Amino acid sequence: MDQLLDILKKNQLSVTEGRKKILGLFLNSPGALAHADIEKNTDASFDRVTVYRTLQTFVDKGIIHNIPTTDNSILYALCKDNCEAGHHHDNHVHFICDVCDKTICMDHVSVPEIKLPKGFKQRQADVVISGVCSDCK
Amino acid sequence: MDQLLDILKKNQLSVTEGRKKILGLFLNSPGALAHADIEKNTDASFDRVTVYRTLQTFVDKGIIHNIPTTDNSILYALCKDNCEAGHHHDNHVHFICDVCDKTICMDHVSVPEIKLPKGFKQRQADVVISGVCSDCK
DNA sequence: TGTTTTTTTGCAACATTATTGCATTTTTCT
DNA sequence: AGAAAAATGCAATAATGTTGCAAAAAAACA
Repeated sequence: MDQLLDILKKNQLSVTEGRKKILGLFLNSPGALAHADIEKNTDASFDRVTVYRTLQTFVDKGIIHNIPTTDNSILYALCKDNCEAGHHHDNHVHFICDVCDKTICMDHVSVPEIKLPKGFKQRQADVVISGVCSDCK
Repeated sequence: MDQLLDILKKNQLSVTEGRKKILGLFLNSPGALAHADIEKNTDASFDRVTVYRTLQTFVDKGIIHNIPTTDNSILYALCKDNCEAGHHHDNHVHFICDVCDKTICMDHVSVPEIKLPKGFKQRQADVVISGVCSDCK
């Protein structure tokens, strides 16, 4: 309940209806959300622009991060680790189901070490696995 | 030289100016290409629609694949392995440089085995690593 | 609590990116 | 070369993302 306010206040954000509602969606969603999901689940009670700006604010503050996708959609998910403003450091494994098309953030799966050629320096690693999820198998 | 024709013919595609030019770009490019890159490098000699359709055709045939990105751009790269039409099976590691913003397809880096929770079946794995590339370090 | 300051929101307009149908052109096959 | 098939360009349309500015809401302060 107050988790919402906690997160917003910790990040020095004004508490508004829009931010509460959108952050609530993330807290109650197991997977990642696309912009369209958010618009759908807020009953169009907010302007598109507000959604865009809210998401951007959350990313800036390190509350959510975006997930690489192969289509041209942008997916967002909560940062579970202690991301700081402007500096995300989670190495995520995401799973996209070919059947139901859901994206699931696999918190319990760790990203293995990857050996890069000389001269390359890794900051962040995102792994996107496609296949069939446990619900659709 | 005839590599172009080879690829097109092997995939039962008509040989047209557009396809030759676009495929040529991929063959001569070390990294991945965005739609915008292609339009830029073809001197607007083709309609935007043609570029879209050509890229889609190449993806369908398994000549190129698209790469997950965290912004809303779509990147394409040649399939090095023997992808078949409608069935890509390359496990790619891609590197996005924070400095020069280039995307590099790391053919020599293999994707490590990732253990998924029970019930999940992996088809493809994409790894996107961001950091600083060897040119910018 | 009421007032001022700061921040956020909504609207409108605009920009960019992607898609579809159809007539014309190009390519392929014989 | 001629017929059939496929690809292209154009126009219109849709979807998606951005910006400026005035109104509204939230925060700060007395």
